[in-house]
Amino acid sequence: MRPPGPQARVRLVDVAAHAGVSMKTVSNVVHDNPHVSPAMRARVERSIDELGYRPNLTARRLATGRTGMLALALPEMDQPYYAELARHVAEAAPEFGYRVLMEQTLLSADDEHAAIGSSQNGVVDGILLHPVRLTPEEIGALPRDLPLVLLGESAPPAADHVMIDNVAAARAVIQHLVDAGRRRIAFLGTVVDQLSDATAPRLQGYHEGLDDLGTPQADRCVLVCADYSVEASEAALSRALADGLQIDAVMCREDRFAVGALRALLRAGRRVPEDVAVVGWDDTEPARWSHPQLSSVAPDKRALARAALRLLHERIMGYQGAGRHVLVPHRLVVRASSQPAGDGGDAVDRRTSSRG
Amino acid sequence: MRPPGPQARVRLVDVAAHAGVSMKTVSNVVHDNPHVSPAMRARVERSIDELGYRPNLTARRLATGRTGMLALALPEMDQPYYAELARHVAEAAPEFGYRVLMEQTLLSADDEHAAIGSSQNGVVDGILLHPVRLTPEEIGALPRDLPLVLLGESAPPAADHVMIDNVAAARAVIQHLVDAGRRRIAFLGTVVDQLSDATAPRLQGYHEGLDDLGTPQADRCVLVCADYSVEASEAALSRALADGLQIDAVMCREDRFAVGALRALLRAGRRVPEDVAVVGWDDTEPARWSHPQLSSVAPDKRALARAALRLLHERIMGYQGAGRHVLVPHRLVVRASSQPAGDGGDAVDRRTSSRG
DNA sequence: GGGAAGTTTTACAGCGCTGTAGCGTCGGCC
DNA sequence: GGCCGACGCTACAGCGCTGTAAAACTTCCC
Repeated sequence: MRPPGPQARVRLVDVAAHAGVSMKTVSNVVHDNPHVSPAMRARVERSIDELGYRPNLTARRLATGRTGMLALALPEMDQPYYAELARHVAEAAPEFGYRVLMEQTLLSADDEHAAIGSSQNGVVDGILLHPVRLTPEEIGALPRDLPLVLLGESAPPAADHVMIDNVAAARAVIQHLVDAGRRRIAFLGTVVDQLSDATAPRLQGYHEGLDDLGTPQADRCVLVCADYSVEASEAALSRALADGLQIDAVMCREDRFAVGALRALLRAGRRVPEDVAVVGWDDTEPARWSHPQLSSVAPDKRALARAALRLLHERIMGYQGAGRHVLVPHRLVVRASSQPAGDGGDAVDRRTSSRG
Repeated sequence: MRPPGPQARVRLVDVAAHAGVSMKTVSNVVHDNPHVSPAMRARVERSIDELGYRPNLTARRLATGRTGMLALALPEMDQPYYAELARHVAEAAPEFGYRVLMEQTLLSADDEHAAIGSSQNGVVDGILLHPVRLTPEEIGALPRDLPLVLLGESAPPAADHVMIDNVAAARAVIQHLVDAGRRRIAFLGTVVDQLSDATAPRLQGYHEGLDDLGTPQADRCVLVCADYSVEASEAALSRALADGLQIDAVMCREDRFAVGALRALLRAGRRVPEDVAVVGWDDTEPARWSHPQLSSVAPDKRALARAALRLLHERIMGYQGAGRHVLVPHRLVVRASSQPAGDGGDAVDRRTSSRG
């Protein structure tokens, strides 16, 4: 099977002939360029309408060298956090004049590598990548021939990069839990074996927050999940509880882990939040579906998307300077899962934003 | 700010000069075309490597008229069902030789309209659209100058179209609930005011299923949600329960409504599944996070994505025939939320697939 | 040794658009 | 009145690749 030949479309030259002007004048009208008299503009516009002309974007691209497209490379587009991020990027991109090409890296270093490498050549003007496997060193070492902006925690100093202040956010979680009377707070995360993992700064904030409060090491507890699933999280906490772990709060590396924690606690007969408070991370919509509704660290995803687009746009427009590292605001959304006992009611926003 | 000029890249002609052959021969080597002697192939490949040549996709597109890209137009990419669908499309598209451009229609008829209209001109080879606002009539009346395949329930006969057999699936839900001893089954859906809404066939299946069983109209109950949110669903069922509605099962138009139903039932003091069974629709991952875990109608999303891609690919390759309407398999995944009392344990798959 | 038949390679004209250079024309100003 | 600059528009050469037609080269056979 071969594709059929391109059906005869109306071209710029056809409009020009119909209006009795040069191609360039038509082009100027299409682009609202100056130096076109109103009369001429009207005449050309009429021809455009009559002929139903629509510019061929590919040809324009070849001529200008710009594609007006961006690649958005995310690990898994069906994970709520990434899906929400994608939505914000898709919504904001048109404002910067771009369309979004989706790329899925599926938690694979090779795919992340490929997303940066210009297999893209001539397809997109720039790349938005959220790496989870490549380390900052690896990213820094890669030849980059397209503007690149990184999302998440893994970024070499030389690259543009947008994230929230994870350490501050984690400390705010600790503060909130302690304010609510919690004393034995566990951290539920992943093995911190890769610099690219967001667990590290969050765990750091956990420790710093507890340090400030003078909490002894004995009252701390870091639990490790085998992977990023609800099941792994449930298993990790269940095992710890069965082993006699005594806690009155769990702070989780992400919402999915918090969901797993809720399950483990339910199964172990602990009440949430009366016996144990639970706080998640990312404030994804499905986490609000849980019962009790989940408290969570909420990155300003809209701001994240816009900041990343702005940085990328500037690069595409020729900015050649040093890597910029932008912190976008976040807040801690307190819901039922970490409410002090007897303090029911709706969500309370404790804003703890930061800027960089 | 203006973009910098294109940095000097290696072009086909450069490789040709370096290898001392014609451009076309280089092109043939790049494309693995026949009629190139092994010696010549080796020589050209060496030049390609030495120069680091990478073809310019835009130029190729202009020359061939094909872009190798598809638009995937979905209402909201952060809704779990659409996010999961997007993931499957993104994963399968490369096998058909396409990349995926994301388009978000945000529940707006205008945006759906725009997705079909070729503002796209020259950007994509075809369009995958899941309409929720445009009616089949409206879609049928639209001028289509690009191959189009529709997902979901809203499709005119003339267009290619992929979905599951909603009526059969709904009947299977009824059968399952009745088998589990349920007698008063409510349907939780939306106002059926638009043909484009998926509620209609599901509601039809609900009635047909109950008709077969001779269930009197008095034992049926159709609840209407104001919009697609968990809150609207919770409110609708809560109100009905407060008004004295007596039911032992709820079948929901989608998982979000089922989550809302779980909340309403919990709030009203009804146990799930002991007092009331709940079944959702779409089998999205977050629904498996609920407690109790949600039974749900699971469309084979992978098959859905592949079937749609296949139809679209055939259109792009020149198929001109009548609209094809493909039914992909689905199954009912039974989990705790609709388990017969005392019948705990893991999920059981009741397969009820259909083909068309 | 001369063609026929087939294979390999080349030359070049597009694909549809934009950027640049340049040509008239007009008005303003010394 | 003549010159200059600004304006409005045109002509045309690319952008980098592919498809076609034809040339060049082999091979094979009589």
